[in-house]
Amino acid sequence: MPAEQYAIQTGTHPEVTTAKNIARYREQLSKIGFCYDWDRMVRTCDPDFYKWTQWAFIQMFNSYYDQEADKAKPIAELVKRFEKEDPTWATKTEREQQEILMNYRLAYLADTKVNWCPALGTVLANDEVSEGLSVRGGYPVEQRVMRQWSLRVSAYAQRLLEGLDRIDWSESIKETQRNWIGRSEGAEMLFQIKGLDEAFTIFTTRADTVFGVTFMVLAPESEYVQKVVTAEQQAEVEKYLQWVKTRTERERIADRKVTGVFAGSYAVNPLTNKEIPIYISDYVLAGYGTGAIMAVPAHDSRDYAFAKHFGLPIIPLIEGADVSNESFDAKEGVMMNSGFLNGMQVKDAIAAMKAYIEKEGIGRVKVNYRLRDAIFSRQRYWGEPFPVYYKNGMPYMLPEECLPLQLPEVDKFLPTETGEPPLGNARVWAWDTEHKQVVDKSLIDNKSVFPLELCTMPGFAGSSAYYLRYMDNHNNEALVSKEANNYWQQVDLYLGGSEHATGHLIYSRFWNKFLFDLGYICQDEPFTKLINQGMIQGRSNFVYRYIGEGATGNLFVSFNLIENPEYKDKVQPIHVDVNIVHNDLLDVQAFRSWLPEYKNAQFIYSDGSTDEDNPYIGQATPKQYICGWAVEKMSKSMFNVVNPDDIVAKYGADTLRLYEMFLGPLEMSKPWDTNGIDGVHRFLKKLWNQFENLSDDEPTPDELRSLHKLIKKVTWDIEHFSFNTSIPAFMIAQSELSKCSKKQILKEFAVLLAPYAPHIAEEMFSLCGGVGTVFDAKWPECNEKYLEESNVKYPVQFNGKVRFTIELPKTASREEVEKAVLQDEQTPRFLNGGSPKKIIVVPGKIVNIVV
RNA sequence: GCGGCAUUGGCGUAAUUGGUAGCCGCGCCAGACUUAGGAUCUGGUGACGCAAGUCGUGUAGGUUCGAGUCCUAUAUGCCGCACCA
Repeated sequence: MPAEQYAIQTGTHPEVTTAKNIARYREQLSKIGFCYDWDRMVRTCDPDFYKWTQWAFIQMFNSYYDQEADKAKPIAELVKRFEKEDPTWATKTEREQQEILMNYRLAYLADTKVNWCPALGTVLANDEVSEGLSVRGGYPVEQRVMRQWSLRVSAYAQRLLEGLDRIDWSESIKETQRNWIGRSEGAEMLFQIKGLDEAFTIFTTRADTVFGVTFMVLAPESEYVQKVVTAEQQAEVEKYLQWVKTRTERERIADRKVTGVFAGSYAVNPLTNKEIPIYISDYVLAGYGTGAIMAVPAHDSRDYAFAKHFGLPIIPLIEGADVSNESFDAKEGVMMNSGFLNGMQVKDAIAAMKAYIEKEGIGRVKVNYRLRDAIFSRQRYWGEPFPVYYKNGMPYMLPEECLPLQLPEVDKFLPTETGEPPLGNARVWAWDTEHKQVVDKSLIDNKSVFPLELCTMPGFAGSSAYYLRYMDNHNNEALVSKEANNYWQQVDLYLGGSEHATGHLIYSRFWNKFLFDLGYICQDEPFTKLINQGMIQGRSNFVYRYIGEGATGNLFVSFNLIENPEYKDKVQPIHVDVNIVHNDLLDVQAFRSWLPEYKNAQFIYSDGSTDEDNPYIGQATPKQYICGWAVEKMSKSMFNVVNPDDIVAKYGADTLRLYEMFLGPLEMSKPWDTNGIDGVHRFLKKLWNQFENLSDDEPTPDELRSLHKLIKKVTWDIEHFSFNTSIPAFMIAQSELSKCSKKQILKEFAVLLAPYAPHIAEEMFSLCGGVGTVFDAKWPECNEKYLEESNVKYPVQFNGKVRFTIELPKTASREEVEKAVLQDEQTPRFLNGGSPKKIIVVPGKIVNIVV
């Protein structure tokens, strides 16, 4: 998208921009010393790669979800079934047959209400829209109906949900996906419309509350709206519907005021046979359930607010529930006012009512999912073309052997003047079915040459299965060979941001399960283990501009003084470039030359003095201006951006790597504060100095102990992704071994350090006589023999408080330890005249005496 | 509103199975070397207290010989979802 935006602005082909960005990223990754097997590189915009994206799309088009088998199957099997079971099938025209099949295909065309963004000339997915504005660009988005490709992700809802229990992902991201899938068990019920031979279906999770239904509500977009509007109400309803249309998504969400309108008609409560009014309100969403609800104001807070506003009756259904001021939403208590449900617990009442509904044929038990199908068309240029041509308005797939269908050249990357997507600008963009090739559009005759699809695929098309391609990226015969797939199986560890929770990580799982169903791959989940790395946040600094009486806009107050009465509420915090602040002290000269507006900046320093008090600022005893700080997103506008390239240039990649790990646990977000970096840099320098005069002497037991302690720690840390705790271990070992220059020790040290600080470790390894690269060296093994201590230092507690420690042989038995502690000269002091009530000895750990 | 995660010195953090809270680093303080220091080295640094000692892991309870760790409630912050029936 940025590449396409750039193309629109400058005419530079997105391919050029993308190639440049890839090169830049690769350079940066290399600079930091990341190891990748570049032979396995894939690029989703490369025709050799997107051939398989198109191939997968064709498979989805040619598949349906078999509910009984609970998996995807070839659509040919469904056709066979229709031929066998439906006598009218053969009498239908091809077009009719195709239209029916479209309701089953996993990739299908449908009229969808979409988020249309006029400024971008494109449709956005739900997760690409935020508060009525496009996530990228921030343009207004409106609702519009459009015929688009969709992927039937919803068919996999239950399996996507169940699969979560079998994968080792963070609880937070699994929970996010569970919520996104949104399974709810409930019932669908029919409500007759009075005076019409029509009924509409509602979905409810609270079947037990039917006796308390006092009105119905339809979503403004519901197809039933026109049917239930009476002549008298027509004008008012129209007015309301028009008003709803003008509301942006943002307003609909943010505004919690009750709005709605009476439709004029009544429905009949199937249990009480009472007539209840039908309303239209935008608090009911068209996209969820059936777009219609039965309102139970006593036990649903939104229904309650609506009933209060329109003066509708509220019937409490649970004994003891006070609904005079708010609804009682909890699913607990004993039923009342509910006919045959009276006296039952809510849970039992729900079950009883569901059974009743099915028995009486007024509805059915239903599981509802919030998860919606993914819209798969984009009105953009820079994406994978669909391998699709249109015959009589019906889509047909290109033969698989003709893939990839390459993206055509266009003059401009904008939508056409007639509102077609950018591919409408391509001249050579028609499919010749006889010669099986792309030909000039002027040749379209709708007999053997047909128009090609003008939309392209979205970003997640290429990113959904790329990991499978890593397994076998040079294979021209298959996405991945059986052999390669059986060898690699699935991704062992996926390290990624949590922002992908409801997008990429759902689509990938869907895509993978689909390929699994068709037998192309051997695992139904793509990513065994997933870790969300924390975000590196920015640490901003502030100066405080005086805005009180007599302010010139040029005076800045030190942070430590801003709470003083003369400055309190009279200063305005202003972001200042973190690069001219050191340990929260402002470089005032640099500040004055930073931006022209600060050229004549004056300061009230930390001791309350001003520039005039000391004309020799910056010389003998510099006064200090203290800055405030805050943790915020790293962003240019907050002047807290730190470029890794600059850090590498100044300290080297190894220091950058060590410091980044040192900041804290992998999964945790943390602020980047360059000020602490000297610590790890010093460590590397000190360690490096030990390699000056290397010796071949035999190591002492102490040296071996330090080394093997380190081996044990670092090995454990790596296996547990606890890289931050390794750095202190290295520092401690370095400090213990600071006098050691023995190759035997330092060589192993270098091997341990290699994953953390690869460049310097490689040098160190070589200096110690290591052969080849350190990365091929055998990982050191911890020998417990060197760690054994003959004595244990027991902390001795009295009533849980540590009073002293006592050193005893490791072999001492429980009784011996107890005896030794009681005989210790310090013990009587803490017994305080009393006698030990109980003595707990944990061998090798601790002693606790209860007095 | 629902769900997840977090809360430990001035700061980033550590404490791996319920067993000496604060490792390591930054910052700060003192000293050494130095013409000088945003260099290097050494020592100190949770709070209160002269000390013995007392207190101390957001808050309030609980379990336990013993709780940063387990349980209950609660506050605050961050993230995700949301007029979701």
